[in-house]
Amino acid sequence: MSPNGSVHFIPCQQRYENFSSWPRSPVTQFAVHSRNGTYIVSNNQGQATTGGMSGYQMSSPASGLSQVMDSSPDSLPSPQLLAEEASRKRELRLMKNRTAAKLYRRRKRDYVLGLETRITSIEDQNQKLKEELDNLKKLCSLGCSNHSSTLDAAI
DNA sequence: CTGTCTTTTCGTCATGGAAT
DNA sequence: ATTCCATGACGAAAAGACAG
Repeated sequence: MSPNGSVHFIPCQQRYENFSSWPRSPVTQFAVHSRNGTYIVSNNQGQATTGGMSGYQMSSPASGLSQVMDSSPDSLPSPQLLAEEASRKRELRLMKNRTAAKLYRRRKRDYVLGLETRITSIEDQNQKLKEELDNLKKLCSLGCSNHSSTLDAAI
């Protein structure tokens, strides 16, 4: 969605080729604001516009209506039939979108959870490396002092 | 316990881009 | 051109936290 026309989106399918990198859109930013830090909301979009028909809702002479027409080839479909068809299509669309939204949210949750796990793991690894570095520094300083005393004796 | 405020969850709408 | 899908935005309801 880009009401101002300035937002560049990654194609949907491309986004799922490698879900470990979701979201790929460069303009997408999220804010964590739950107690356990797992809920996110987008903050990169403008307000949703109101009014008008969405493309999703757009009626088409080629799909549902044609089915209704097919059922009575000799006459125009009755208003009741048209209404039933529209209602059926709406229910189907709502159901599909409901499912899509659930799926999308699950993916988003999993993605954030995965990131959090990765952060924990990297922090852990970082801590271990720091400790290892400290030990090596100690070892080195010991070795260096031994080495210098040997040199002193030789001189 | 109850009222109030905050956070989370869910369904729906609007929209852009891809597919047909 | 139309349909389909993914996704951000929004509002309502549910759930949780907390002071009095």
